[in-house]
Amino acid sequence: MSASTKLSTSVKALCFLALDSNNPKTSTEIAAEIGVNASKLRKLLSMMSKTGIVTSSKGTLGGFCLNKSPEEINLQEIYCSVEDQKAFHLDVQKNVGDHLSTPIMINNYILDLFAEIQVDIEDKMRKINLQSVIDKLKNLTHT
Amino acid sequence: MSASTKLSTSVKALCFLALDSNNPKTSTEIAAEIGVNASKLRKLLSMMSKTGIVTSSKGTLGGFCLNKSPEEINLQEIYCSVEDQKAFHLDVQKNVGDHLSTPIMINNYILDLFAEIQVDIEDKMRKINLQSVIDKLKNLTHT
DNA sequence: TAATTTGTTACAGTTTCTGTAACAGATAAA
DNA sequence: TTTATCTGTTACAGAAACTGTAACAAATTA
Repeated sequence: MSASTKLSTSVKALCFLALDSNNPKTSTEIAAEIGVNASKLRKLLSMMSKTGIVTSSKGTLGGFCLNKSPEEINLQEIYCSVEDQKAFHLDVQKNVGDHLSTPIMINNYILDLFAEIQVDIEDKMRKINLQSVIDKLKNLTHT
Repeated sequence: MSASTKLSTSVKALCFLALDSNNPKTSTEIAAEIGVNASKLRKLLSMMSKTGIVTSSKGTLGGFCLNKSPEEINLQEIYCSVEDQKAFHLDVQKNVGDHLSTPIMINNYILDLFAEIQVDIEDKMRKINLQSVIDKLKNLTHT
């Protein structure tokens, strides 16, 4: 599952949870609503429960609930919860050899550049919270 | 080969070409210098010849040359030459069904967001030209 | 003609991804 | 206590993608 699909699926699930924050929703319910496999969805949700975005409870009447208000959940924390890799992959092939050799310095240069870009991306995502996504969707529906 | 490795490898090759812009360098020479497979490198260089970053000539005394001054080559055009996929992959899984259903609207929202991020990344890379990379490397070597 | 070099294709081996099933552990209702 | 339910995690086979290398046609020059 690609990073963007994970984020998209997670946002869908959280939007669904935001509709009714009192009663836990099971992975089966949510999965049916957004059209994904329940087992996969549980994996995403369990990651988000570890980072405090949702709570989970087992057994009868168990399921998942939002653990914060939608205003307090931003896309960056969703993204980082479900994606261990960085948004802009820093997997430049390492060269072996002299630390001051040109190829290695270029590697480091590119690594630094990508790290900077990574910071920019995360800043951008941090500014968007779940409530603003929900609001935007409401506007689209009513027009 | 990952996107970042492609960029890194391409920059290494171009830096090597910038050292002596008069005489064509063969893929074998460049590959030996930067430590990659010649066939793979030819693929990257042929992509960059299609977008006008380098020129290529076949036969004896053939090889690759820069087609512009290092000031005129920026990282964005290198990146886009060698990477057909976008930096921030836009592969959100499409749902089938109603265009105004919530899951599809969220997909579109995420797609828009990632497209915006893509623009930011490209802007950032566009501001960095090959000469500034070379200059930075010189400074590192002399300190 | 012979040698060289790019540009592209092919291919086998490996790794990663995908979707699903399965099940232990936890929990609550009966 | 027993039963049903639900999460969290593992397993696994099939598919897909990636990797490194070799090979070769086409172009070019000596």
